[in-house]
Amino acid sequence: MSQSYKDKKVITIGIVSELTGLTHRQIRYYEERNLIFPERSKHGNRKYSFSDIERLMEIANQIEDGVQTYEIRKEMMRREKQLDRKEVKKMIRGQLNAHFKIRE
Amino acid sequence: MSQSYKDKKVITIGIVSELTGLTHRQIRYYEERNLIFPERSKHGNRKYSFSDIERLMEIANQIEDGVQTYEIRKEMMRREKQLDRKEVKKMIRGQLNAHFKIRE
DNA sequence: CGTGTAAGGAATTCTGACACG
DNA sequence: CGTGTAAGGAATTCTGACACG
Repeated sequence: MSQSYKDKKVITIGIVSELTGLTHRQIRYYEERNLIFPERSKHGNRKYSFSDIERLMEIANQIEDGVQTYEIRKEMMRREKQLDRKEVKKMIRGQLNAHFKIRE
Repeated sequence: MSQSYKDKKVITIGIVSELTGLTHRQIRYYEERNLIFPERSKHGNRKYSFSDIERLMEIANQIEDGVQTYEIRKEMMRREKQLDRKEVKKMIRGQLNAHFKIRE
């Protein structure tokens, strides 16, 4: 759970651009393609997390390899489903444990 | 070493202000008093880390308690010296270990 | 499809200073 | 001492669009 920092959306697009080497245009486009989801400030300024930055660099690599944004998105969703399944398993396991503990 | 995120200076003063509840004026003043050391972008915009934010909140608490910036700074340096001593001890220990390992 | 760019506007940040106390 | 504020300027970010391919 050191996610507190990694997932907190606090970085402006200018700094993200510096850190990733991508242009503002590219970063916004990947958002338009639903590959990344920044938060917004009151005024509407985008705010990114370190996780977002890592994801952007992965996206950039795939784009360079000729992968289309649609494919990247599909792969992303596939992976998320995998994670979901793991979460479900974890929960079930937790509930079973709780069950047996009570029984003991 | 999960410091990579915590210590990376990537947050603008506006977001720091939101996160800490301090005004820009206060944040800049604490810098003027050498309590905090943001980096700068090319244009000169301040960039803070999550560590800086935590430190700012500690500073704010002390100011509220009537502690003067000078005192806060003094305390800060005292603590740093302590850390330095620990580092020295660690290094000596490490060298001793290396020494005995070689002897073995 | 992915990215560059000029366009115009609105919010951000900066510095140095006066003010109060 | 610590903080508010008005001042003026410079860089940041935003959106929608045209362009190339």
